[in-house]
Amino acid sequence: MDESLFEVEVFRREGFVRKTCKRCGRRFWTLNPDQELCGDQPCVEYGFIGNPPKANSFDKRSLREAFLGFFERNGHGRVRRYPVVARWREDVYLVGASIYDFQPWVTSGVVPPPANPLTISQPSIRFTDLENVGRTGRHLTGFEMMAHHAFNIGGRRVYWNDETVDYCFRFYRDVVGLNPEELTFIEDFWSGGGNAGEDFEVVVRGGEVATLVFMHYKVGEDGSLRPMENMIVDTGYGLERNLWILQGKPNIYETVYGELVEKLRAEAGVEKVDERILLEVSKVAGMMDVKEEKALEEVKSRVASKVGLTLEDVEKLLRPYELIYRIADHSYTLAWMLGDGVVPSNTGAGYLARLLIRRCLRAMDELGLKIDLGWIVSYQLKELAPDFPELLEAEDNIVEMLELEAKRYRESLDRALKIAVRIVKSGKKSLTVDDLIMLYDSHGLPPELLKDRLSPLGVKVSVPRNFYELVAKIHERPERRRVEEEHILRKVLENLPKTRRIYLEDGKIRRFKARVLRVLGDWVVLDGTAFYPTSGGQLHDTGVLRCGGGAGKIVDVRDVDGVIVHKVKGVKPSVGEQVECEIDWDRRMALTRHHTATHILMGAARRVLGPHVWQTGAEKTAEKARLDITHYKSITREELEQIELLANKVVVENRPVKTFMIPRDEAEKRYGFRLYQGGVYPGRVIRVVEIEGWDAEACGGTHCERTGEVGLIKIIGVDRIQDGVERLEYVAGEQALRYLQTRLRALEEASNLLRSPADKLKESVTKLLEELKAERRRVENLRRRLVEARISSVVENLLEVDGVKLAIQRRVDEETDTVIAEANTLVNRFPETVAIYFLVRRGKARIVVMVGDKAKEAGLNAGIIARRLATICGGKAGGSIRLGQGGGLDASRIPSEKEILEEVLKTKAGTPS
RNA sequence: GGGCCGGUAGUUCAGCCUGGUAUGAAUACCCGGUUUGCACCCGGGAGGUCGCGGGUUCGAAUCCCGCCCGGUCCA
Repeated sequence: MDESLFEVEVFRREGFVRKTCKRCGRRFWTLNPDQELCGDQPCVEYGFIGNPPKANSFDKRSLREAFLGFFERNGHGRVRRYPVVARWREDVYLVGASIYDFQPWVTSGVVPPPANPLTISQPSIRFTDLENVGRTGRHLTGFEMMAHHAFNIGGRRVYWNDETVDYCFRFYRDVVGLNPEELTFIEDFWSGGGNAGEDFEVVVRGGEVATLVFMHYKVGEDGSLRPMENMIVDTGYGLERNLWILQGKPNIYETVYGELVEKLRAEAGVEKVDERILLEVSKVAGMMDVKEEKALEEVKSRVASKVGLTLEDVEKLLRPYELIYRIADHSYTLAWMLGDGVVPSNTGAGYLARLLIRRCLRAMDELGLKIDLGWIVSYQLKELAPDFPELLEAEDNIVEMLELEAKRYRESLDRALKIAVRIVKSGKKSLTVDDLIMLYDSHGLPPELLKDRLSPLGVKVSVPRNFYELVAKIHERPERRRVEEEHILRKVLENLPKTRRIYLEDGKIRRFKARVLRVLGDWVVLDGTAFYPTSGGQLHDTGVLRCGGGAGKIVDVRDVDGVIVHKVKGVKPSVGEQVECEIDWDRRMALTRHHTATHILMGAARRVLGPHVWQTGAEKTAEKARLDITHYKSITREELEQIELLANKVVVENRPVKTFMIPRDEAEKRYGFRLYQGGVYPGRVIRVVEIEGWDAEACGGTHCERTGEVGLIKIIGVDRIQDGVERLEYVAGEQALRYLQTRLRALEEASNLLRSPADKLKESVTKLLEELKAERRRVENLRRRLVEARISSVVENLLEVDGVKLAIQRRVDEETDTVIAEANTLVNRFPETVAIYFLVRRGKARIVVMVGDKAKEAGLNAGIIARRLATICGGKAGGSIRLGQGGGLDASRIPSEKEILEEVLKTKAGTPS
């Protein structure tokens, strides 16, 4: 740790003194020489509640504008907010802070920042404090993080610790209008996301208003710190929290969602709580986490006695408020997530949305709120609309999504409750912990809710305190790891320059010359290539490589950090050699058509289904292509046909497909974040593929020059691969034609077989199936009559011993089912009968033994008889007391009636088989 | 991406652990009886590729493996 970073110029200039907190021992800087404590939680109580510092007055909008404006005037470029869905990252789903916007491309130096230094107010989402929301008074899942960043990268120095703290100081003194004596700067160390650095926590009257981080270490796997060349200023000023502290309201929810809270309170018929209680609870509740359940209770009882109430009274008063605060917070976060294109799902970011939705619905149920969640989220969207109008685009879809989610939630609850009731009805007085875990983990029924629903039925449900820990324990498992070929390749290809991509310069080049830079096993690197490497969902080209030694086949092409490697089978070139390569053009054209078709379909899907549709994945092979899109319900036949029709219309219109390089920020300004459908696309200058008037995406793939070249687009399948994600499969061009040909041929063959024209096939098959059913019934009737006819002759030939009648039959080529039916009828009619049938077929035999009820009482067991008789004949059998059966008997070894009789009588005595 | 639960009659499910006829249950449906009529009630009837594909076995709804579909919890 570099302590000198804390001694900044502004402290010297303004006369700050450095002190040590008497409670936590941390160092801090202040203008007040008498200050003993650091001023942060938990060393002091909130001092601003009901007693805000003297300052200019702000609302959310004016404070945001004041912040951005101040830094803009001080040489910072103002950067538009990024989406809350981190589509450019693979390690996280959501943006949790402004710095997320610039990781990893900017912070690692690959891509220059959009401005440097810059200022931004980034909507952020964090799930880490989910349980605390509504209870502690200060935690939110969704908030705006205002920030100023400076990237000291690649030898360029923008600014560092002195300037950072100075800006912060001047912002609060000159813009916010605080007395500088209110400001305390606490020395701290911050670490996260593989980076670390010294930081200041800036505190005003016990509330944290800003964090100023000087990021300049890399954190090793063992936790060791290595200094980085890049030095990044990462700051965070929570907009809502600043507002709260400046206004001195009881808690952050009343500050930000005051109007909505009041609406919900009135709607739910919750009594207004004495503001004094809220104030008192908030002052101390901020000092702890909900995880310390007991501590929080203590706080509440202290407050209770202060205002002359019992702990139960206070709990009862505050509970509805907790729920209302939770709904206000979660609905705000949902507005951002859904507005930015998240569709609720059972996996991924969609699951996080569903989690919030269900927590809201549960809170609403407990409150007895009768309004729709859709209305609340819609309210939040409209509140945000003046500053972020784009969020309103998909409002109708969002409301519909939420309706569907609510329906789904109730359905799955009902399902789970039914299971719970069944368990109880099966004789249990109470549910075991295992039952509770099963009901929650497999059926989504939280135990608290179960308790509420079952207690009226007189069933007691005791939930262990560590319930969710128990659930978590079940999910524990060792991490699996995989070794990728690419990692090995990456090592081997170090220190090679990035490969020149000829296919980007001219998409029509099929043949080219190049120099060999490196050969490693099958892998060959050239100084430039027209071969397209697998990327952006488009498969690689194949082709031939000719060199002095002959010709090799290029079977795989990959992009490893900008170096393109070719896998060559057969003759390999030598390093330094000049080679000639040729691309398999049919394959390339098929890939190209499929790629352009994908962009056309993307545009069509969004127009037919709605603006909430985003691409979540795609794959283009030479044979077919597929596109995964977000959508909250199954795509109907009609919608599918409409998408197909619209896509083919665009093909026929023969629109130009323009491919060009453009600076990232300019592209974003022109097309918005819709650009990033295909996922990550690094670089300051990006390649945009625009189908005129239809679709524009950042894309590195190969494309047709006009839509007409795509030819026919035929959707061949649609799948719901997970909740909220639909997969379209389709073929284009020649592949589309081939697909239709094989399909039509199959149809033709079927229609030939049935001697029915193709358009009448459905009727023919329906008729055929009906006839088949009727035939089956007829056979069944015949069988029944056959049995009747047979039984009378069997009855005439019964052997009788000791009151037990024995029927022994030998049948050739008969079905087991028929014989069992016959035997069954026989013993039902004559319960003292034992029926033994041998079914002979091609020298082998099966045996069926059926014992009537009376014979059963006499001690006879069909299973045992069958087994013994089968064993004698070299077969195997078994069964129940009533029915025994088996097979594998040698037909020539079937014993005589007399011998069978003896065997049967042996079993009667209880002789072990 | 991983864990767990489920898929049997139109519907809700039992049967699966411990393999041996699905005489499956309830409900809805059809016919008849009862009734002025309806509901109830009584009698009868029809309704099943046991999700799909392999394997083990004399024999698989049942055991094993793979897949598909739905649900759910977690990253």
